[in-house]
Amino acid sequence: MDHVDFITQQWGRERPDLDVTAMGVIGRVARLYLAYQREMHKTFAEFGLNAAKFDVLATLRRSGAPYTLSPGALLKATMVASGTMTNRIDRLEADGLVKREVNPEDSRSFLVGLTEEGFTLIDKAVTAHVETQARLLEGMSRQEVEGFTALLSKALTVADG
Amino acid sequence: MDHVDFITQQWGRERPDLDVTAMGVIGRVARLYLAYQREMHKTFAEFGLNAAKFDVLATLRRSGAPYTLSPGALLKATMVASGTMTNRIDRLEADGLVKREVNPEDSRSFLVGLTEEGFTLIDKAVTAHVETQARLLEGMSRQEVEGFTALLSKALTVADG
DNA sequence: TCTCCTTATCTTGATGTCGAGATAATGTAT
DNA sequence: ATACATTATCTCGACATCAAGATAAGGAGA
Repeated sequence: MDHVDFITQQWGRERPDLDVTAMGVIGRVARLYLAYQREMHKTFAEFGLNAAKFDVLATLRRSGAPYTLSPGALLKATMVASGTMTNRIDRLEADGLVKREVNPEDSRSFLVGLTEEGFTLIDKAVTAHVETQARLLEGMSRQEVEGFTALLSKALTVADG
Repeated sequence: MDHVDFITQQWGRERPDLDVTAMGVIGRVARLYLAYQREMHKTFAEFGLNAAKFDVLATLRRSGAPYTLSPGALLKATMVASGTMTNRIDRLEADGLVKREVNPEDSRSFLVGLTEEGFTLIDKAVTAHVETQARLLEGMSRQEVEGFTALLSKALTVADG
């Protein structure tokens, strides 16, 4: 009897006409996501980062050398609004972790690149991050992880196209 | 090859020293959560609500008659900071969906209660909400849903205590 | 009753996000 | 070339959230 069970049970009493099967699944996905977020935020904070900053730095890092992307490319990769990305770049630039560089091919645009400091930081942070993630799945067997991945993929196909 | 695969593959190329197994799982949980949120928000918006307002109204509704809870009880149920709850109650009160009532047993506190309008609205909204949720799981068999729930519960136990 | 600790809620300032509109450069068709 | 639509980014205002401190009432003990 976890918290999601408690909620669906309350609905069962108050609104017996509703089928709350899906609510049980989606509620658990939500709580799991929030639990993961909480723990991962702690790791980010150890490096002076938050999820937004980590997201941008990690996207640049895994894009490979020369570790530069346009704001538009970052927008697509991170799925945030344009004003949000402007703000994120501003803050990372103020931290000295990225810099805006001229884009020789299109002067409407520019390139956001990791500074040396940014590169060093994200490399350390991502190492710690994957360790945190591994810890969050400790206790699930290899088979369970595989089955979980398969079901998550299926659910994503249904919900996300 | 979905977007999560793309990301883990990029890391595999850039940082072959990292084990990104857990990232695949957690990344899918995150994307699934976001996909669910997107769709559910649309339903909320049809009733002039957002997730924050729905959350409070639904908590009051499923608590049963007389559909009142203290801000503190709402805090515990919704896991937000106290200032957040103050703000939510203020906005819902401005919308005429809840009202602050005196708490005869403790005058530090008061009770937040659904207005008639709030009750009517949340009853309609939650009906639509469970339909949306059911649609988000369409295409998963009963067995898959059961297996998914079991794995989500296990993952929650590991990550959330 | 007086003091002090605790509990319950609110206030304030900083941050992050979105969405719509503004600005500026590019591309295209005539 | 010139006009016009498109693309890329930024600006701005509205919100939601949190964390820390403020305010106010309850409760316990001397």
